[in-house]
Amino acid sequence: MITYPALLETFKTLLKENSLKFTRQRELVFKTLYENEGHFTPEDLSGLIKQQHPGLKISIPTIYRTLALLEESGIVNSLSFGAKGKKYEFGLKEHHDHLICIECGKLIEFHDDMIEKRQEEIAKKFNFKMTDHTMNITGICEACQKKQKE
Amino acid sequence: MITYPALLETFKTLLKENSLKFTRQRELVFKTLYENEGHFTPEDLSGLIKQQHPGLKISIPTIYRTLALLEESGIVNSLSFGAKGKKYEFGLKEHHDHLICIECGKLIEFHDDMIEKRQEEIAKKFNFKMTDHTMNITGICEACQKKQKE
DNA sequence: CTGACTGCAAAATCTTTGCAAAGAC
DNA sequence: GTCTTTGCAAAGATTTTGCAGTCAG
Repeated sequence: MITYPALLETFKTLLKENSLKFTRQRELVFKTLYENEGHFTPEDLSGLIKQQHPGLKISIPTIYRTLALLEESGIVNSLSFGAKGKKYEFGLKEHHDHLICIECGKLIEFHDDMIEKRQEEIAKKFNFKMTDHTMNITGICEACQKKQKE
Repeated sequence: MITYPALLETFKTLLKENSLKFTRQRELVFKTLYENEGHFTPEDLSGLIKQQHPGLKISIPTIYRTLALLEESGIVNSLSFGAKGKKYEFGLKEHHDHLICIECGKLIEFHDDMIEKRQEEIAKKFNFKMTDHTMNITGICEACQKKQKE
């Protein structure tokens, strides 16, 4: 995994290239997504930031705006399924797909080279310039299956 | 493909099993999804129904309620991506995945047996009871790539 | 300095709910 | 008849926007 300072430089460069400014708020969102493993709604992120950086504050609109920016730049991925709203995760790590439990909302990540390859082939077949791909398997996780039996 | 009357019976049986009633509105949503190839938001469906059945009417809340019911029963699938809201499609046909153009929103369906099989293996590996799986490849379609070059 | 960014409050969406009237069985 | 469903309007929830003040470069 790339180090945080290196990633931050990437982010700064990206901003500079687009005449955008590197602000405390943008760094906060970036950093929080980097430091916290998982998938978060804008609301979640707001809570996390308040909790982990009690001194600093950041408004909900700014979180939305920053996430949109980060998503466009390919730094974060968004994921939407049954539940309301979208969830975001830090995206500059190895590509992976998701198993989503429809009972408890748990997300499990996995990676499968065969599927990755096949996706590329399919995009090529349709003359599609692939920018991203997501595979979500929804179902009931082991824990929730046990609960149902009780 | 199964005939419409047969599918309708399936739907009626499902309703009966849950002490739910077969209403004109429920049939309208069901029929409209069956007859129209594609992916629709609740709003889209409302428009389609108005257009294709000018005499009958159905309110937006009822469409939402019916879609939730149909989705739970596995009769329709929902799909959410970048754009706002969810889109629904008739689900009782061969499983397929999607290529989604992020420029124009076009959806292309495809089916790939190798990927299907692999998904089952992965679910099994994680002791996941799979209820559904979706694969979305996002990117830029052939037409939009040409537009960009102009 | 200058132009971009933020926070606030307000608006725009999208989705759900309460309830009286209508409809299915 | 009884119990569910519908439509309406209203409430909720989520996301976006306008704008004045603030901040980065």
